[in-house]
Amino acid sequence: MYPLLQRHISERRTVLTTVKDVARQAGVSVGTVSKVLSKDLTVKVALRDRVTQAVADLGYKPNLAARALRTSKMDMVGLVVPDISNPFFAQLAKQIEAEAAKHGHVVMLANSDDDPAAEARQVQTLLDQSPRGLIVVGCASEGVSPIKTDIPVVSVDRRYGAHDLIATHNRAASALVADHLFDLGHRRVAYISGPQTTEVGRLRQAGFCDRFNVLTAGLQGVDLHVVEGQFDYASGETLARNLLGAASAIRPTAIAAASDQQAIGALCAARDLGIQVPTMLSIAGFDDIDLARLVVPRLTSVCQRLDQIALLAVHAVLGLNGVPLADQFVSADLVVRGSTAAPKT
Amino acid sequence: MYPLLQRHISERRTVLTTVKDVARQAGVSVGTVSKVLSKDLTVKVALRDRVTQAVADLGYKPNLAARALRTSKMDMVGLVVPDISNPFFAQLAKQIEAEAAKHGHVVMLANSDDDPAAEARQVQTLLDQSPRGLIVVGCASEGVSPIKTDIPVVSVDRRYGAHDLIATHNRAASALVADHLFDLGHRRVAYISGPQTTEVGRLRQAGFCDRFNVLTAGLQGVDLHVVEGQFDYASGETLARNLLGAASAIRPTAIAAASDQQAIGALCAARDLGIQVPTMLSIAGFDDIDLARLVVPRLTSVCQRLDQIALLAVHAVLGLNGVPLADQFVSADLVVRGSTAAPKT
DNA sequence: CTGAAAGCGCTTACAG
DNA sequence: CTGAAAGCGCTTACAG
Repeated sequence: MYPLLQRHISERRTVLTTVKDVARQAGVSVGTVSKVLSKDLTVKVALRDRVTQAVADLGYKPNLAARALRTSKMDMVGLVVPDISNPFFAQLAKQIEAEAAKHGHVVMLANSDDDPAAEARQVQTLLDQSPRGLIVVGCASEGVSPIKTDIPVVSVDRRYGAHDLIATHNRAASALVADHLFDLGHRRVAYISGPQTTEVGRLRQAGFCDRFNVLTAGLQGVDLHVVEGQFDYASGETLARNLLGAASAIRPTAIAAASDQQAIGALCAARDLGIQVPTMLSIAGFDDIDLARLVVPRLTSVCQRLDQIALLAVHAVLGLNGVPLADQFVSADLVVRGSTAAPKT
Repeated sequence: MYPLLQRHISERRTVLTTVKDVARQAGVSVGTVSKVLSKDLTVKVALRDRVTQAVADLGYKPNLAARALRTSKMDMVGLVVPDISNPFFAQLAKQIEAEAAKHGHVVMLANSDDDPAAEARQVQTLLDQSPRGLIVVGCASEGVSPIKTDIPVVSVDRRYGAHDLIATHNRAASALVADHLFDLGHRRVAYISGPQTTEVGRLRQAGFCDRFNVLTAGLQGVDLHVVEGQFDYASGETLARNLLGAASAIRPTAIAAASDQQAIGALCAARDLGIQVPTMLSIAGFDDIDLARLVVPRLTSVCQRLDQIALLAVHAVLGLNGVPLADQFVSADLVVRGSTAAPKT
């Protein structure tokens, strides 16, 4: 009666195997096939085997869209980052993809370009696909965009809206640097901070300064000088140049920076000024980017456990292993390399 | 009769607006709503407006899974790369995501870890989601895995299986470097190649050498020395160290490398050996990675048009603007910076 | 333990 | 130009 429609269907048939085909082949009902596929143990072994066999014989692949239509969920996780070409976010994305894959989930990726409006758009676009969960690294400019959805949303590294955050324990991690420099004997120290408009910037500075102040309380000849910058290379270079311009009697014996980019900028400034690192000046960064291992001398830095963060984020949104949807902070490791040493007395 | 089912449905209703709701609100049939949504112009303006209004009033969002079930296609593009944490692939991914978004498509990302088996798995996983198209950057180890599907597949940068390739015209791009060094006056030149097991490695080497040979045909005092390496930093440093060990009378006045990593390795080797760049030695790289702008002196390199490549790849798989599913090669730009200069006579 | 059947929300060829 | 209805492939509560 509908010749065209018929033809249309039979064409698709040649390429698509459905649960109906499997049912016929196995001599059972489609419901049973579906149950076997969803590992329902009420199906008797004999039938289960026949179905499994039929699935293998026909090379059956479930139609994920149909399944999603019924369950209103796709086996996908959305990820929005400010900029995937930032190596840090790329590393994170890689770990998240790997972790999601372990649980049979695909990841959809979107960039917000650090623009709250674009971020809101991207979040919505990914939500529209009915993913199982959404992971977002918030914009630097903290645009409050209260997303309402029943899909679990978690932020990573930088908080997104009012959602729970999984990130490195920046305070504690930054304190490790203070410990290290203090232990080496540094007392005249400068800290190049990140923008105080960002949570990360504030936490890293507080972590370093609070610890340094505690350690040096009551000691002589102590100086902690803080200068605020951006997280980038240029900022580090400029600020370090200022810090190091002074006579060597007053200038710091060590510089801690809130990012590796800044630290590398400082490294270049020091070299330009003829100040040997680490003999005359120690420099420490934060993030342990690839470049940290390539510069000369290699940079002492703080290495975040991105695998841990990715694992927690994926588990949290998928509701796995009882990982709760809540703020969680992961400790980081100090990696000591050639750019820090005891000050020359 | 099915109280539980009823309740289930009404619960979902509160959160989900369907085309039925829109139809009721607008006083039309669901078919009409669907037609308006798909911009079918046969619907009269009056009705169309009513529907549009209802959609806005109700904040209606189509259920993408249902749509996909009917059309057997999701508005998604799959992307598999060897390693998203490689900045080059990250840049590419970013451009692809941006281009796909322009056409209302979301991108699913997967890593193959440069492992053909994992690659095959990831490709299959993404294909299972019924994307509109699939873009893959092949593994270095060229595993032949003939994927059969009616979903358009294209490879980018590195060929995947027998699929069409969209990439930089590596031969021509590499020839630009030969032109540049020749024009500066270099005649004793070394080329650090990439692995000759890779297509990219072969093409870049051929592009450079063929052009250099043509330019210097019949000239005196010409020497082109080729050494094969990996694309990485360590390889560049080691090979350059060998090349530069010779007395200055015989050693090359310029080194061209198949990658920026190699070139930067060479830069470090030269510095260690006390050979000034560019005064005593010119060095050129390939890829124009971020780092190329940060090293001292800044690196002359070849900048690929990733935006162009991304555009062609997305258009090709989506069948847009008549961009064909076929091999396509994009030209690149030479970026001259401080690491190259005329040789000291 | 298994099957029959309803229904997820949408699109589309057809009748009017 | 518009509506009624079939059907996409799957899951699931219920009957047997």
